[in-house]
Amino acid sequence: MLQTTKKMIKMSPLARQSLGNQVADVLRAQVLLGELKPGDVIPERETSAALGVSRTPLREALLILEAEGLVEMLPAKSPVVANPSLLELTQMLLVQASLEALAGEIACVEATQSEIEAIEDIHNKMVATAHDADPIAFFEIDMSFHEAVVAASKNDVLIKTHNQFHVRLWRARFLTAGKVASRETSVGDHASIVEGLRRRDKEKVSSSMRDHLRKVIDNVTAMYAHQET
Amino acid sequence: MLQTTKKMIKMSPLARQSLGNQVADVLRAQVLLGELKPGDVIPERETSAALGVSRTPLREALLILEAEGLVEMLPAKSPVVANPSLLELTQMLLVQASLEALAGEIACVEATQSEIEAIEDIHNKMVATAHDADPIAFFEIDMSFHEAVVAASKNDVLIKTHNQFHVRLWRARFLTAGKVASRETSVGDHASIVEGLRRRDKEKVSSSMRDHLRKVIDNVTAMYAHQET
DNA sequence: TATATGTTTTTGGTATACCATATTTTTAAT
DNA sequence: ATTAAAAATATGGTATACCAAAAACATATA
Repeated sequence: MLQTTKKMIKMSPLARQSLGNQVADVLRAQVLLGELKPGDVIPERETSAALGVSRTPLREALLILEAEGLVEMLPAKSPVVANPSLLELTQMLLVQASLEALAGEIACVEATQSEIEAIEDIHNKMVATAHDADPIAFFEIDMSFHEAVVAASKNDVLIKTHNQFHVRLWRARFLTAGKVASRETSVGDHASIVEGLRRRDKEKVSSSMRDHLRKVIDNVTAMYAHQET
Repeated sequence: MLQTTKKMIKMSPLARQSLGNQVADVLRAQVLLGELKPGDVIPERETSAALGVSRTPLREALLILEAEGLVEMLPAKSPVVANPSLLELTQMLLVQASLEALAGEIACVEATQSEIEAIEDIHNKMVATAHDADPIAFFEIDMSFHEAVVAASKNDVLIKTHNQFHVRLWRARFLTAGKVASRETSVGDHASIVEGLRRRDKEKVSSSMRDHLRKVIDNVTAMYAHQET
């Protein structure tokens, strides 16, 4: 339940956000956590009842998630959690690679020294976790590394655009990152990105980023070929 | 009025789309045509009444346009047509430059010969129109050139993402493209892009694209500095 | 006259009732 | 028993009624 009482909790004016946005946050989290899997349907009445809201804000949330590419709404069909094809995943990763390469280049100019150090810290944490068992922890550190680099560009438009693909790619990347074998390669790739940032070498960072994402594409492709969906 | 009669016109199942989407199309067109200018408010009741629909589909349209970045919705405020700052425009153009550079690179590999010829045709039409009076016609040809290059990449994700920035940047680019002086430079830039595509030279196309967009950024910056908003 | 306060109005946010259509189930006929 | 038609049902799409909060306005007071 999001709101069982009529009276809302007193919030500061800036923090106030519509129920629709709150519902969107809940559903988005469920998709990322795998509680809602690709292909799952989201019937309006049932879902809104389960969340304790009416259909109106639920529909608002669905529209938001549709715009983000996480949900597909077809006429006269229940909304469905997006289930991107390998082709679509590849296309997204190509775009994402360009965005991260751009972010890396800008970061070489715009990032403060402490921001670069923070990125190094994340990288070091990732190195330390590389031989641990927990795949989720490793994956989240991996993702936060990419987020940190993009954030260092300080380009809000770029950050937001990147984040949208980030979310849409989350599940596929999580599934492929599970392969322990790929951890070593990822760590190596990140190391060269970090080195490029430290030297503020735009070309190195840019190409390292692209190379890294190219490997991710290969991993995703391999997984799809293997499970033959 | 979108729908004055209860009964809808019989449509093929695939063509059917919700009223909300139709309204979004109408409002989007109004923004592009300048009938709705940045900063204009879009009160829900008034606007829905004017369009002959209820508030529900109008809100749906507003949510779509908000996701596209064309409209801003703040709590307890009437929705407002987005009025991007110079900083935001610059950030968008930087991202757009990367997207178009990527599209150009892919197009060098993926575009058919006839697609490249079609791009050449657009370019030739632009050359022919360069000394005409009508700024709108020239601008639309200019934009269709960029669209054609991106379309030639055949990467749907890229095409869609590019299109969103395309729409958000439309007005600013239109205003700056008005300067007749910049036509010559634009035509020259396009010429080198076309040449790169013909030779299927990824590096040339990519760098030409970036250079071209960099000039656009300069033009936009100059205009903002001039009118001192 | 200026300011503070209380009231009215306007606005977006939410819930709900209704509608049209697509789907499923039932029933009847061959 | 199979199939076709018809009725029932479930689903998303739309309109509307209602609510709370914010803004605008008016009024009274210093």
